Amino acid sequence: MARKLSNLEYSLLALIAAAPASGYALRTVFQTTLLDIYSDSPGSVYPALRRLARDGLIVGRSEKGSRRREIFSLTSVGHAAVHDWLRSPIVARDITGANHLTTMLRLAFLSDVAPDHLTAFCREYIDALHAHIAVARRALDDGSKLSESSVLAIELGLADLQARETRMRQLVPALARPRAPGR
Amino acid sequence: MARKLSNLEYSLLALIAAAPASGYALRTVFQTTLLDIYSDSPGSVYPALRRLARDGLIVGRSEKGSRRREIFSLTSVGHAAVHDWLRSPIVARDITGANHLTTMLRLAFLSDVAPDHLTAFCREYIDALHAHIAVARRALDDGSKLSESSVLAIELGLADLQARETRMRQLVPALARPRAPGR
DNA sequence: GTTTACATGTAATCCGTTACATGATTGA
DNA sequence: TCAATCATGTAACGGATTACATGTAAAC
Repeated sequence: MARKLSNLEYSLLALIAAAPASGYALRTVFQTTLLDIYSDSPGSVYPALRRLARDGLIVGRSEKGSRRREIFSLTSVGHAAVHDWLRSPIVARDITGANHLTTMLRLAFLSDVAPDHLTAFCREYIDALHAHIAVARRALDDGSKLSESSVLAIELGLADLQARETRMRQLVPALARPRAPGR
Repeated sequence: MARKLSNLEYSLLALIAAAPASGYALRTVFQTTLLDIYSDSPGSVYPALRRLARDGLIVGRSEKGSRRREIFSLTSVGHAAVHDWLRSPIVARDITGANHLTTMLRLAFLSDVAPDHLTAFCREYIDALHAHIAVARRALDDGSKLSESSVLAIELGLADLQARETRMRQLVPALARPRAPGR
């Protein structure tokens, strides 16, 4: 039974699934791309890689090249873990906060690993969006006690959620349908 | 010199600034409101409150009522910390990921504690949005190697950022100006 | 030949989560 | 009286950050 992996570990697995890489190369991804949520420091990446190797999800092969370097690739167990992760159902909490970026990472790698699941993913995502939109609307509706700026904060969140749904429907033909009239 | 506080601690400070409260009451806020990012478990809230009390930011008074209960309120040092936090400049990383919700919390409490700073906050926020929008656009532009779903992920992020700017300009009259034509 | 980039590692610390634990009070 | 809610606490664990540490290869 596999232990639950951290977001960082799943991110590493997904990146390695796309292409085997060294710890250093993975760190530079966290430095230079939109995945800059995680620290690029060695203290986060290398221990995470060691854990994944310890649990048999990846294997490192020391490269006999100009430089000492260890290239990690997925084992079959690791492949299964990535696959399960990418196809796991989207729940409400995957939409906001720290989990949102992880969900976007899942989406980013979906067409590489499980392209057939894209439509299902998007449907679940939109359902989760609707759940959050309902919560935010409710917060606004009985919000006589809300300050001006907290209304603004909730409105920004709503605009964000609605924009994501609209754009997703635009870009995924299978989902296109007229939107309900805005608030 | 004050140590750097965690997002949870700042959240607690801001909530206490709005109204003195017990640990239990603060936990229910994390259970029942949009602030459900944090665990409602006692193991997170009570130690955080103890740290804040230890550092002189809050004081707890044991209430002699029907139930044993400790009500926390801000000290002058705590007030200053909240004030500084709410007015601290918004940097790029405050826009995305785990920090975004903290930034929205700052916004939510802004009109209670430092209403004069609202316009400046929104201006800085929009600047940070623009920085991120530029990064996302760049990622799309030299994105010949991007998969279909990763393009979708970046597009969703873009839609999100743009929607927040639009809504903020709508709701904050001082910021209203015509938007640049969309992509 | 000296700086910059590549490449990995570890130790200390902090903090959030989970789980366990206790007890009082209110309501049925 | 028995369950649910109120109210706080602690102990164990894992993991992310920071800082420190080391060494090689390429570039200038």
